[in-house]
Parts: sequence; structure tokens; C-alpha cells
Amino acid sequence: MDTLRGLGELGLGSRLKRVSEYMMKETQIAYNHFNIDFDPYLFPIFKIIVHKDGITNSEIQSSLQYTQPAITQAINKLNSKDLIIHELDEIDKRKKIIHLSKKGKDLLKTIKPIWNSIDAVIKAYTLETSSSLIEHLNSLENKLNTKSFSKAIIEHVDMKVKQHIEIITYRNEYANYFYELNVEWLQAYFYVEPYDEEILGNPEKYIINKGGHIFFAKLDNKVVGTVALMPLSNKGDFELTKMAVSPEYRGHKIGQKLMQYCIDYAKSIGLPKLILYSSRKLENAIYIYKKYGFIEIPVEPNCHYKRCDIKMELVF
Amino acid sequence: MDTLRGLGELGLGSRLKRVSEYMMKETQIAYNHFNIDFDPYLFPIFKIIVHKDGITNSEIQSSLQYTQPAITQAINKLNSKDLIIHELDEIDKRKKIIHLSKKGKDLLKTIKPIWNSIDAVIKAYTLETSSSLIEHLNSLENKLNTKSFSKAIIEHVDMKVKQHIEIITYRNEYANYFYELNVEWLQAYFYVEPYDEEILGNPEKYIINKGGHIFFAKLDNKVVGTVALMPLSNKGDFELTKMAVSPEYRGHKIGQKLMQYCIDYAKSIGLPKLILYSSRKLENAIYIYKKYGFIEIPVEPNCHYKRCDIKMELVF
DNA sequence: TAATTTTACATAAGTACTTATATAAACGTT
DNA sequence: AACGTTTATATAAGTACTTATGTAAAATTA
Repeated sequence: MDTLRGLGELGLGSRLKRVSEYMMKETQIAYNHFNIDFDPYLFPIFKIIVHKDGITNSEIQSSLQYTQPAITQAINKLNSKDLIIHELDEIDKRKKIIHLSKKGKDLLKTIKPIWNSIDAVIKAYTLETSSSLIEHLNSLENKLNTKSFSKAIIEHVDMKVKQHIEIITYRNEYANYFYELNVEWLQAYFYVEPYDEEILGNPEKYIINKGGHIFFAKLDNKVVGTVALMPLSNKGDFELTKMAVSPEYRGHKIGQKLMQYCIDYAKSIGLPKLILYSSRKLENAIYIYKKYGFIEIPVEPNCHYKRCDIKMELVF
Repeated sequence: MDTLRGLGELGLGSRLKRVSEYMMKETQIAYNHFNIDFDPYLFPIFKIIVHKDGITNSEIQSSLQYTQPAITQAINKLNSKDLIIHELDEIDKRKKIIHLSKKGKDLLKTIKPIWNSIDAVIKAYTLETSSSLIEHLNSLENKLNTKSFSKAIIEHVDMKVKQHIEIITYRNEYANYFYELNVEWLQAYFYVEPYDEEILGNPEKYIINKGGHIFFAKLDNKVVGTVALMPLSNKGDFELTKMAVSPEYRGHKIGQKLMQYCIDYAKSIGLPKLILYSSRKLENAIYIYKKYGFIEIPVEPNCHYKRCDIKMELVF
């Protein structure tokens, strides 16, 4: 029994608070799902800084109508997350001028599609005619009860990405993306071994010209992921390798899309199986490999990669 | 410039929070105005206890959907304000059974008219058709910007009281109200002097039969205030005295209404002036006396009342 | 030009929640 | 009947604000 709803207009204040807190919490869940390190409560202030580069504490305060210490504290939080940088005003030394940092700009790129989806979901939930504010809140809460806000956001983002993602085959003007995407994640999780450097720097020599294949995931004309099918030395075995997704677009199942494409392609050209090498450190990746049917097999001692401690196989 | 509003549906969460906080704060202002010691955030839980006497912590929790510690803390707050009492359940000794205290019941009587007005004001502000939740919030905030929520509540309460208040003359079945109302405030601010006891216990002997007058303020059939015009020993002077308003109904200008009635009545029967005795401790009262034209005059040494340290006069 | 007031930002502490955890009574299981 | 689990409530600490106050620079006024 929802007593708060039963209080009608009298409980409006508490009601608004409850809906607000629910939405904030659910937005946090959606951000977490997409591995975005951001707090929903920082949204208005972050948005203002994005909109007006070089804004000051008190300018933010007057346009948001929060108290000044609230702004100072939020700025400190953004600072501790390295999303902004600030400098002192040359002519008025009391003023603190705030800019987006490199990391802040990167976050902006990553988070924008989520914001678009949040906007779309809220519009879908609230653009309807009703004859009182309470009635509107009732309708919104009913919808949120049937499908959680976070789930609706996540589904909307995924749907958008699904609609716009496209898998394309190698062309030499993409050689650089192949290198960059792979080096990025290797640096983040391990380090770039000489053998990586050699292959990533010469994909045509080591993959294409040896009968292998490289695919790219394109989202709205941006290359956001890659994967390769590389022929192995012994007989006609192929290795599924060099899979990488741009950090800004992780969480959108782009890796899985590339994987499915590779599997379908391998089947279509009559390969009997696929091999892959990985590291047990990458638990999520291993989980996905298993989901797609890969089974662990013994790893040979003289593996190309130092980081490799697991070998898997998918037999068609 | 209101940036939050500019964010549209995206800023809905922050928007709802802002409106909620504003309403809570303004409700607090309205409570304070009427000398009601209550926190708006306690409203839902207090309302539930009123509705279901003998409820437990976890029953409240499940019907409000706050977290359990939030309920425990709110209950502690209500306890520290003496608005509730609790006992342990005889059969399940973990359970804490909550009842409204005497003070809680008194508060309920006082606060109900305010709640009615809050409900009426919110309805007036939010019962309208619009095509989206954001549009509804815009409309509400526009209205709150032109007249603050607290002011709207206060005006509504005053209007209600004004409509329903009625001044009536003495009848002997009201003698008790005359005594009770006066003793209540004397005990709260000073103490009941023997001279008070004598007059309050025998209003007909000391006031009515000597040509004086006693008036009562009636609100919805409840006697909520009184005042007397008592003839003084020297010549035809009259003292405006024994003014008292029920604590539950203070803040509604009932005292001023009684005062105005006395002044009008005194004029109508051709009195040349009115005298009153008071104490400088009662700053608010003195302020009101001055507002109605009373001027300070020297107080005689052998005054009836010990508490008296100021004498005032209104000459027509 | 010196003294005073105002402005910009920071810091401290309080509030109404939250999550995490503790405690004690009641219940269920064998 | 003993033992683990669940339930009812309490306590502790963290969070995103608030109000109150401090500090230093700039602007205003005498």
C-alpha cells in the first residue's frame, strides 16, 4: 500500500522528493552499467561548465540557484575526479575560472549518448496530457513500477547502438585504427609486447596477405572497435584475436557484435573451428567467450604472448 | 536565467528535487508563522501514526517505502518532541507500538486547518491540464515565483479563519471559558495572582454587574479567545483586560480581532478612552497595542497586578 | 588615500536521508 | 530442546545538501 500516494496533494512535497531520489539512483545504475564514473547530482553543474567554458563559481551559483557552498563542494568533487581544471582570474584574483579537462571532454563524448537516451525515455514517460500534477506523477510512477528507469535507459542506449553499428572489412586507410584501438587497451591492462607491436604495425603483412581477415565496428562513421581472424602456423587453424573496443563505447556489447560477426564469417567460409588466446585476468572476456561456445583447452608452453595463460576453442 | 529549467526533461530529477525542497522549506515557514513546532519532513510518518494508532516501526516502513533507519530516526524525532509515546508489544517483545501523545493530539487539532489550506493551495496551483510533466512543473514554479508558497498558505488560513470567526457577548455558560483561557496563558507566562483568581472566578460579580463587558471569539463553534472591558474604580474609566487566545489558535490574529471589536464597541457606547495594564515582557502584545493607537502613560505605584509594569491609554 | 563595505570563495557543522552492520527476540528445523 | 535463520529495531558512518561563518581581494566611500 502506497500511503504517500494516498496523501494526495498534501503529500506532494514528499512525493516529488521520492520520485527525484528514485530517478537519481536509477541514473547512477545506468551510468555504472556503461562503466561511466559520474554522479547524477553533478549533472547540472557539469552541463553548465560544458556549455560555458571558463565559468566561475558564482556564475554557476546564480544560474543554478543552489547555495554557494553546494557549488564549491560540487566543483571540488569534479576536481577530484579530474573532470575539470581551474585557474585564477588574472585581473580579479578572487575568481576561480573553470574549464573542462581532457578527461572531462572524453567523459562528455561518452556520456552524451546516455543523456540522449535519458531524455528520450523521460519524454516517452512524461509527454502526455493529464489534468493535474499529481495525476502526472501517478502515471510516471506507474510506468517506473512496470519497468525500472535504469533498465529503460539501458535498453534505449543499446537499441540506438544496435541500430547504428555496422561491421566493415579491412581497408588500408583503417590500419591506424587497428593499431590505436589495440594499443590503447593493451597499455591499460597489460603492456605492449614486441610481438604485438610487430603485428599491429603491419596488419597487411601478418594478417591480410596471409589469408586472414580484419573487421571494424563503425558507429555513426566513427571506428569504435576491431577484431581479426589470423591464420596460425599449423595447418588451417585461425585465431580470433586483436579484439578491441574504444573505451568510450564499452558497455554497448560492441565486442559481442564483432565476435558474432567473426563466428558467422568463419562458418561461412567453411572453417572447422576457431582458436583464441587470453588471460584469466580478463574475467568478463572469458565469460563472453564461454557464452559464445568457446571451450577451454590446454595452452601450449611456447605461446606468442607473455600475458597468455588460457587457450580456448570453438568447434563448429 | 534558470538553467535547470533549460535542461528540459534531462534535468527532471534535479528539477523535482528543487521543487520538493522549496515546498518543504516554505511549509516550514508557514508552520513557524502559526507557532507550530513541527517539521514538514515528519508529515507522512505523523499522518500514518494519526491514521493507525498503535502502528509499529516496520509497518510504517513498508507503507512509506523509506528505509528502516529513516523511520527509526523520524520516530526518535517525534519522541523528542513528545508528540508520540510508545510501548513494547506484550507478545512480540521486539515490536515497538506507537501512539499519539496528548501533545500529539493537540498538535493534530492545531495543524489540521493548516493542512487543509496547504491542500487547497496546492490544488489551486496544480489542478490544470497540461501536456507534459515538465510543462506542469513550469506552470507550478511560475505560480510559486509570483507568490511564495508560504504566503499563499498563510493567506488561505487567515481567510478561512476570518470567514469563520465570530465575536459574541457574555453568557453565563461561557464563564468557564473565560476562566480557562485566561488561566492558561497566565500560567504559561507569569503565575495566577490572587486578584486574577478572584476576578476570573467571578466575572459576573466583578465585570458584568458593574457595567462591564466580556466578549468571546468563536471559531466553528469553538470558543477560542476572550477579552473584557472592566469598569475601573475612578470615574467612568474602562480597562481593556483579560485578553486571552487559545494556544492552538494563536497566529490567526484572533487577538487583534477581539481588540478591534472592543475599540469599536467602546466608541459606540460613547466611552472617551480605554486603559490597559501590561508587562514589558510581552513585547509582541505591546507592539499590537501601539499599532491600535495605545500610548504609554505613567503607571501608578499601587497597581492591582504584580506583573504590571506598563500602563497604556487610547483616547478616542 | 585610508577606512569601510561588498564580493568571491572556503570551511565548519548541522540535517535528513542513505548503506552497512549490530543486537536481541521470534521462528523453523532436526 | 538446541541451533541456525529470520525479523524488528538500533547504531554508526557516509552523502548531498543546508546555514553560519571565515578570509582575502575588490569596490566604494569618507
